[in-house]
Amino acid sequence: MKGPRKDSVRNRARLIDSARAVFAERGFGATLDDVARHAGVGVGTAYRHFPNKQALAAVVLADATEQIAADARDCLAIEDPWDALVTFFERNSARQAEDRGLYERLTGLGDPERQDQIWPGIVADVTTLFTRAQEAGAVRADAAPQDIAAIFALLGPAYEMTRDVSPDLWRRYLALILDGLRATDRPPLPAAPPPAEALDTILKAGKPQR
Amino acid sequence: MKGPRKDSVRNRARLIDSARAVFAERGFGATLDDVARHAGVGVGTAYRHFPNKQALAAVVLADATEQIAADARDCLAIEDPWDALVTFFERNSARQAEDRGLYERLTGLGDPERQDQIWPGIVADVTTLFTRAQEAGAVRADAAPQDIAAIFALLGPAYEMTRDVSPDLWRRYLALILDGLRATDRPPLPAAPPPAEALDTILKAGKPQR
DNA sequence: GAGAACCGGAGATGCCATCTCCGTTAACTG
DNA sequence: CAGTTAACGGAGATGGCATCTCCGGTTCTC
Repeated sequence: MKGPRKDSVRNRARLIDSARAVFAERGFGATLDDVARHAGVGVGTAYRHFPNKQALAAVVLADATEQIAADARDCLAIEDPWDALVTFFERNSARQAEDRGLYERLTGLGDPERQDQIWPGIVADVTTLFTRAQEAGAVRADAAPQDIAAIFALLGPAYEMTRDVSPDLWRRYLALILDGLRATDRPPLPAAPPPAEALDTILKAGKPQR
Repeated sequence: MKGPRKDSVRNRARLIDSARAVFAERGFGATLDDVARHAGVGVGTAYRHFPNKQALAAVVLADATEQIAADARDCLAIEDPWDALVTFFERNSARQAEDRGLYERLTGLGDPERQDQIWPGIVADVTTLFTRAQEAGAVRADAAPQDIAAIFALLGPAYEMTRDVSPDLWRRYLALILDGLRATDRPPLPAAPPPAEALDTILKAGKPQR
C-alpha cells in the first residue's frame, strides 16, 4: 500500500500555511501565484493540490470560521452580559483587523457545506449573547440581533484605517459604536432593523464584491 | 467666427448627465462604454470629449464636491450646535446613499486642482461645526474632528446595505453612531484619534482602491 | 536504479476595460 | 442647395492581468 509522497504532503501543508499568511496580509485579491511563491513551490504544484484559488481559500476559511464559533461559545461563558457581548466584538475585531482576507472572505467564499454547518451555530450563539445583554438592560431596547452583523460590516473601513494609520485605531471606533449601542435614555433609532434573513447581504456590504 | 457645432455641445452635456446617472447607480466601476450607451452616443464620441474616464468623472465630481461645501456652509447657519452637526451628517449621508459613485470617488479621483481648492474650505467648516458642538458640551470630550471623516468612512457599508436591503437603513446606523458620539458620561475612547493629516487615508478606507 | 509520482514555471488562454481608427453622417457656410 | 468639414459611431486593436495548463526535469519510493 502506497501512501502519498512525503514532499507532496509537505507542499500541501506549506501551501495552506502560505495561503493563510498571504491572504491575511494582502487580502483575497492576492494571486495563487503569490501564494505559491511564498510557499516556495511552483504554481503548477498549487494547482495540482487545489483546483483553484477558492478551493484553497475555503480550506483556510474553514478554520477561521470555527474560531469565530469558538469565540462566541467562549463569550457565552462570561457572566456579565454586556461584558460578554463586548468581548465577542473585541475578539472578532482583533482577528479581522489583522487578517485582511478574513473580513473579505467571511461571506460568499468558503466551502458552502461546512459554512452552512457552522454558521447557524454562530448565529444562534450571537443572538443569545445579544438577547441576554438586552434583557439585562445593557443594550438599548430598540436594537436587534441583526445589528450585530451590521456593526461588523461597519467596522470594515475601521480595519482599513488601522492598517494605514495606526494599529488599534479600530478600537476607537468599535468603542464609539458600542457606546451608541448601549442603553441610556436615547431617542429610538430611526428605520427598522434589517430583516434577519438579510444577514449575508449585511455582512457583505462594503467589501470587494465578486 | 465659427462656434462649436450644436450636436457636439449637446452630446457633451448628455455625456456629463449620463455619467452622473450611471456612476451614481453602478458606481465608478461602470465603463465609459456604459456611459456612452446611456447617453445614446458612441464610445468614440465619449473619448473625443474626454481624454479618459477619470476626466469625465472629475467633471461630475466637481459639482458634487461643491455641494458638500455648500452643505457645510448651510449647516453653520443652524443655531443649535448639535443639530447643525447632525444635519450635516444627514445631508451628506443622504447624498452618498443614493449616489454610489460619490462615495467611491470622493477621494483620490477628481481634478486635483479644483479639489485642492475646495477641500480646505470643507475641512475648515466641518471642523468649526464639530468644535462648536463639542464646546457646547454636546459632543463627547474625547472625540476629535478627524473622527468625522472616519465616521463617513464607517458609513460606507451602511449605504451598501441600504441599497440591498431597505432604503433608509443607513439612518439607523448613522443614528447609532451619533449616539455614540454624543456626550453623556462614558468611559473615554481607547486609542488616540487618527492624525489630522491622515484625512485622505481615512476617507479612502474601505472602498475599492485603485 | 527503475519507474512512478510529483515538481517548476514559462507561457497559453481567457477576459475585460480602455482607447483608436476610419468610413459614414449631418451640421454649418456661402 | 451643394460643398466642406467637424463630429459621429462602433467594431476591434491594444494592453494588462489573473487563471490555469503542459511537459521536460527532478525526487521520492521500493
